Amino acid sequence: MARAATTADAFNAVAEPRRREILDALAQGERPVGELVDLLGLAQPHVSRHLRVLREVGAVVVRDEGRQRVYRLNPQALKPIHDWVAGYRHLWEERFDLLDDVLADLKQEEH
Amino acid sequence: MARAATTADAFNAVAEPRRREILDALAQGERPVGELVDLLGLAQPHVSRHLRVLREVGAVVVRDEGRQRVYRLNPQALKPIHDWVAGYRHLWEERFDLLDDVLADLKQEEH
DNA sequence: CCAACGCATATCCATATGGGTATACAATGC
DNA sequence: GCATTGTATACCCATATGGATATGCGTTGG
Repeated sequence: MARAATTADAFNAVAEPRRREILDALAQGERPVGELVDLLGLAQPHVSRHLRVLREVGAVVVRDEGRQRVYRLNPQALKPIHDWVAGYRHLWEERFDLLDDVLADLKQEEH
Repeated sequence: MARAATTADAFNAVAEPRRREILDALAQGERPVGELVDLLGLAQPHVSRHLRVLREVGAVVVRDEGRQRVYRLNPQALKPIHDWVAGYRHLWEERFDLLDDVLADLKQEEH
């Protein structure tokens, strides 16, 4: 079996830096494909492909506007990622907690 | 150019579900390879490869203990992911903020 | 010193990625 | 109706993935 498809889930879709850039751009507001092409400096077919992946994992939604296709962010699709990493947050912040403890102890000893 | 290497960064490394399982297991405490093999029900070489990827992105560190190799989680490596998704959090929670606003307005009108 | 154990690495395979380029298609303007 | 604009899709290619299996190698035990 090869690597999981990029469309398998948000984790895989978002592993590609360009797709994160697209999402970052859409976080500011919806945009037609052409604008994203200019913003990212990528070939139009390439941007369309990335958008397809993002659509398939539900990270964006499209709307037809004349001959343009306006893409909008659907942030909820990123929640699973947030929920997963958030579980680790206290672990990398632990060292600060420890530092706090040490400082508290030192303060205690002063008295 | 093919897809970015899984070892390119934490985003790519963590896109693989099995590797997330490994991290989840290590979040409970350090473990030798054999234990992870049992926990995940994967072939040993496969687990070793996943651990290699996780090592290369700095998500885990190894320690030699006799003929065992004990792996430990290095949560800081996940921080970039957290930092990125955290920026979107307010967007999927916006609807609750809006609800809050509505409720506040209703309360106002009561008076 | 040799056997067994614990892991890492090498190899083979099927798959699909992302890039590039060409092309198809729908909507608008003349 | 036809040309143009805005996007999507179809191909071709190089690459490296994850699974499976075999094997290398250091450590411990008898």
